[in-house]
Formats: sequence, structure tokens, C-alpha cells
Amino acid sequence: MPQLNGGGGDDLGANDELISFKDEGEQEEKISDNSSAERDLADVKSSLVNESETNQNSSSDSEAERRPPPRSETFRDKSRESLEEAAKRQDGGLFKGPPYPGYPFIMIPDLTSPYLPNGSLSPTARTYLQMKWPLLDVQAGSLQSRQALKDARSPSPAHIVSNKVPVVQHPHHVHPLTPLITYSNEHFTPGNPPPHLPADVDPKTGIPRPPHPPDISPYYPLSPGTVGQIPHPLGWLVPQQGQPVYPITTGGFRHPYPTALTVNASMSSFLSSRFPPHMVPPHHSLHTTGIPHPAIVTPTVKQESSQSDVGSLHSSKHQDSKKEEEKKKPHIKKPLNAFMLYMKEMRAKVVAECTLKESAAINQILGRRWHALSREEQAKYYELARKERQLHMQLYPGWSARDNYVGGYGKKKKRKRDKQPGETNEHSECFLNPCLSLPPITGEKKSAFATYKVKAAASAHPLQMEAY
DNA sequence: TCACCTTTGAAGCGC
DNA sequence: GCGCTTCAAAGGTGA
Repeated sequence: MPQLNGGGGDDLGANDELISFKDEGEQEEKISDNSSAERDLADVKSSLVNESETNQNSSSDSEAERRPPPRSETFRDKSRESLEEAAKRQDGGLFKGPPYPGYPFIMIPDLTSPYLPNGSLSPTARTYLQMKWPLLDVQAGSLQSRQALKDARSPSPAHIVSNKVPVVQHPHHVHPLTPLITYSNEHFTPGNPPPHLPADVDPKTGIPRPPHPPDISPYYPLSPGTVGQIPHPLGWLVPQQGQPVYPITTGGFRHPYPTALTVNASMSSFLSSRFPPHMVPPHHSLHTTGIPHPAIVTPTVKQESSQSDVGSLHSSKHQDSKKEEEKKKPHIKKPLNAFMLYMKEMRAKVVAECTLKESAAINQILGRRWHALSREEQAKYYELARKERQLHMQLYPGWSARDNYVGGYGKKKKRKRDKQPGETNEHSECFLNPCLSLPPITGEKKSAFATYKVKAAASAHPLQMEAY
């Protein structure tokens, strides 16, 4: 909420900047800032709510005269009301499930991760696994039971549980990292439903979902008949004749993102060193499962040939097939960066809390919250993004971001309207809501950050540059 | 139907 | 090396 008397908006903006460039020795301030992250969110939320209400009111009347000062009583009251209402919702009055429940992922930070020098699983992740993945042990147990059915050289279930890094994107627009990783207690509040619920209830619609067979990943739209016929997700990494080079337990079959789940950083190195490039399908949108790689989007192709009269279309078939061939060309998407991963995880929460759905507004909030994240939390996302890029590189060695540029795939996006430095966007929340305004990145800081990035690129993510 | 909006970060490219 | 541009996700909005 804009705090005119306290200069809250400016302060927030300043804090954002502090957070963005932590290498400039400003982390102390950030800690205190993080402690107020929730309060900040509440402020943003209430501001947005109030703002939307204000906008609605303004449309019917001469809003310029009536627009209340930000600290007017009505403003506070409404904000308080909205906050109280939100609090009621979170108190359990209206149960809200986690945005992405039941993902069959097991995300345990890489043991080589810098976050826990002792190599142990972070408490947060542990808590997350316990609460969100109560079936973990069960699954491991079931894996053990299934182990007998499988290649004796398969690794132990423990192997499965560890070092799983979901790195690629979900074909259904839900990034595996998103539901999987709860980086802070804030992300996983006690108000979240018990883990067994999400499997039965659609978190978005609240509509009960039919239970999934225990052996089927709920994220594969597979018919029961296909169960058991599914080759191993890493089948494309497996030598043709027989045994997988990399032993995989049946647990791997449960994961929608096989490579992501079974390949972590070290594993990626293993794969890259172990498998010749021809074993990595750079241009295949489908695994042997028939399930597209999440990072690949194959444009929907009309099934004209099978549905239309063959004779009448014979003449134009050639042209159609030509077009279809182009359409079929798989679109390998860019790996998500840290902020995108964060957005995917937090979007649902912000939407639920702010009762906003417009992505532009949501993204503004998320941008602010991103800046409000602690260094450690951001580092986790950077690390995940780094791993995602790593895996992406290994999956698609020849792929370049340039491939997705204009001319490579899809339609050309119209160039955004460039804003002049002092120009404000009337649509922008920043225009009306100082709480959402972010200070521009100065050239000095950009430069510093560029240097920062260059160094980081040589090793890890920017936040790890501290060590240098 | 599709571009736009809005965010941050990664990557490509030209100078 | 720097600055600019594009794309990644998301869903409402407007043309």
C-alpha cells in the first residue's frame, strides 16, 4: 500500500534495488526487508485491490476530483477489509490447495549445492518432502517391491529419491519445478492442504478428480492400455540393444519429466560424457513414450488427411503436407530462467491472495516479490535455472536461443512500444501505485551486473559470484 | 484470432 | 564490453 507519510513506496523500491544487486554490499538491509516481505505483499495486494476498486469507481464518476488520497480512511478501511478477508480465507474458511499439488517429483537439492555446505537436505526441502510427498517412502517401498520385476542392476530406491532435478517444462504449462520446490516456509504455509488431498481435488477448480492408478503418473495422459508399455523415459538415452547404460528403477517411470527427474548436474555430466550426441535426440519432440518433451512444443496439426476426403484433397495435399512439415517442426523452448521458475511457482499464490488474474499485474507483483526474496532463496532459483539450462543443453546440443528468434519459429512478435525514460504507462500499476514502482536500473548498476554475469557465467549463477 | 501487457534473466547480435 | 533485442510464462484485454 502506498504509504505517503512514510514514503513506503520509495522505500520499497529502494529495497528492491538493494536486493537486486546484492553484490554491492547491501545484504544486511535486505534481511530486514525480507522479514517484511509478507507485509509487503499485503501492501501490494491491498493496494491492488483498492486500486482496482478505485478504478471501478472512477469510471462512473469524476474520479479526478474524488480520488482519495492514498492514506484516506476509506482506503485504509478497504485495505483492512481486504486483508481481513484474505486472512479469513487463509485461516481455513475457504480452503485453498497448493497451486500445483501432487507433482510426482522429488526435488532434492543437489548435494553439491552450495546452499547446505554439509551436503544435507535443507530443512525447508525436508519439510516440503515430508509434507508434500508423504508417499515418498511409500513410493520407495513400492519401488522396492517392484524392484524384483526389474533389471537387477537397477539402483536402489534411495538412488531415485536423491538427486532428482526437474529441469524441463511441463507440456501442460506447469513447470515441474514450480510445484515441486518450496523454497521457504512462506511458500509452503501450514494452511496448505494435506498432501493426500491434491490427488483428488483439482486445486484450481476444486472439482474432485478421479484417482490415478498408483502406477501411472497423473501427469501423463495415458490410457490404461498404455500402462506397462511405456518404455523407460530415458529410453532414448538407452542403447538400442538392451540394458540401459544408466540404470533406472521403475520409479523413473512415474515421472513425467524423466530426464529432468533423473538427471541432475552431476548426472548431466555423466550423461554428456557417457552418451554420444547421436543418442540425445536434439530434434525429436517425442520420447519413446510418445510424450513430448516439456521443452518442446509441437504445433497442433490438423488431422486433415485422416478426416477428409482423400480424393478431393489430393491436389492440395502436397502443399498441405509441406505446410504441415513446417508446422511439425518441433519448437524447442528456451529453458526458464530463475525468475520464470519463480513466477511459475508463485503465480498461483499471488493470484489467490490478490484475487487478480491479469498476468501483467501479477507479474508486477511477482517482480517485486522477486526482489524481496532473500539472497538464499533467489540463489536456489538461479541454481535451478542453471541446471535447467544445463540439461537443456544436453538434451538439445544444437539448439540455440536464436532458433526461436524471428524467422526460426512462430510468428514475429511486434516490437514493443519503446517508452521514453520518463514515460509512464497509464496501465501500469506503477503509475497509480508507488508501491509497485521499481527504481530503474542505473547504467552503473547494469554495468556492474553485466560484469557480474560474465564472471558468473564461467561457473555458476550470478549470486554465486560472491564467492569470487 | 492474435498481439499486447508486465516482469526478470539468458542469449544473440552489432558496434 | 556494452547496449539493444528477443524469448521464455501467464491470462486478461482489446483490436
